[in-house]
Amino acid sequence: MNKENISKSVIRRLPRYYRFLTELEEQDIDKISSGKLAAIMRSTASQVRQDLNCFGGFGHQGYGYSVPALRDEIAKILGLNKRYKAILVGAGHIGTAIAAHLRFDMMGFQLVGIFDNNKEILGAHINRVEIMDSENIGQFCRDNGVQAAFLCIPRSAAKQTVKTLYDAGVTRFWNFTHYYIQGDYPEAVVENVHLSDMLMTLCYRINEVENSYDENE
Amino acid sequence: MNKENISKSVIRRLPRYYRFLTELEEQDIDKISSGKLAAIMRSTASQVRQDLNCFGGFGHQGYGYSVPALRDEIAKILGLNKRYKAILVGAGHIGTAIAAHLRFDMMGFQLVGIFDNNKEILGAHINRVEIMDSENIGQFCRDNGVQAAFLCIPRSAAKQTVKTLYDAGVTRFWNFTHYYIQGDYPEAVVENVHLSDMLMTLCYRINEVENSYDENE
DNA sequence: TAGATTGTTAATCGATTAACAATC
DNA sequence: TAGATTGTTAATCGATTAACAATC
Repeated sequence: MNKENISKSVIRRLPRYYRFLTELEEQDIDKISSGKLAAIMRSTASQVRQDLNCFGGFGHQGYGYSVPALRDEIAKILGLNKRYKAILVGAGHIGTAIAAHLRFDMMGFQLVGIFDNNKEILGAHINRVEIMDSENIGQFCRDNGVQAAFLCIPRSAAKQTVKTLYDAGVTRFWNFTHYYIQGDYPEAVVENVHLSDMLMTLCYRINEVENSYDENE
Repeated sequence: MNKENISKSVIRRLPRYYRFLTELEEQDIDKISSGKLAAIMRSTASQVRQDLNCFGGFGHQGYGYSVPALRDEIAKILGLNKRYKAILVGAGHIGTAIAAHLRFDMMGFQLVGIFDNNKEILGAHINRVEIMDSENIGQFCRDNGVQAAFLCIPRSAAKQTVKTLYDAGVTRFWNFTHYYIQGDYPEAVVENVHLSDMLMTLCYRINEVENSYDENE
């Protein structure tokens, strides 16, 4: 179904399409033109049509796109109908936040376990998912066919944890640490989230506008 | 100091340069060539030189770049030496995680307050910063000259909160909600973090490799 | 049918990579 | 000095935008 060589830029826009199409559907809007969708996406009609045509001709000439049909198509393209088994490692603040807030089942995953090495919280649950002892993480992943891990641990623990997981067949990672997984495991599928990088980018942009005020005065 | 028209791509790489240069400095490495830095950055020597030359000639021909000097320059370019006054709104899981983990003072910010409307946690502290009543948020920002806000609240509360903040002079946002701030405030400086979009992107990529296995079998 | 809007090709724009003279 | 490596210009590559024939 998915064509090859879809550019990274297109892929990064897909969740946004999905998000806005979901909102449109909730508003009972059942058709939309590339132009109107572009306005919502803060994009251009051309780009919308180019993006969607990477995956197939979902539109109807002279009419536009069916909102529910297009939303379904994008869900399929993203793989949101899948249930990849995932665990979350590290039930600190970030891990707890992630486990508590995200609707994994709406995003292609099933969270089957949470792991931490703080004995005091073992056995507790977050959204019905049990917090288990990190000691048993490899065995658990093998026994349950876990495919993905969300890493919410300190960087210092990352290398060893990923080794254990990779050996147990877990090869897809959502990585909140600064450990460079692909360096050691080129075959791994990794999505990095570097919050501190993003905050520094904000700082740059604030700085930039502050400086431009100075220049104009 | 900062030149104009630096591309978004370059800016997004700056925190990475800063991060790796910090590590190099910790290892007491005091000079590096564009080629070696590129290897660490998983980039190319050309790109490293192009990127750095957006801001000035920091290198020495025949020698390379001084690690501490370059790190300092990038810190200045990013504005990490600034102390923009910021508040965090929403002391739920994500807000608490952000407040507890990030070294704001290393990233150009000073966290001067945390706000929540859960009366039970008012007066508590996270990293010495007090949790205060959201009721008083506008007054606090005006009194303290707050410039930036980190929004860790539900989307439903975002529009009203941003209005209150903007009226109180807070115009820079780190936005964890899906509320589109720039739609209502085009002048605002906004850095969005859409965790669910990132997770969907991971799902797409997992899907992609799974499908490619199928094709090859 | 006429108007609207797609799918798709061509043109433009921007970012990355390559090349090389300048110079430490 | 010779070797190394930058700064910078030119070439390539990829992504976005524009244009328009196809068609509902």
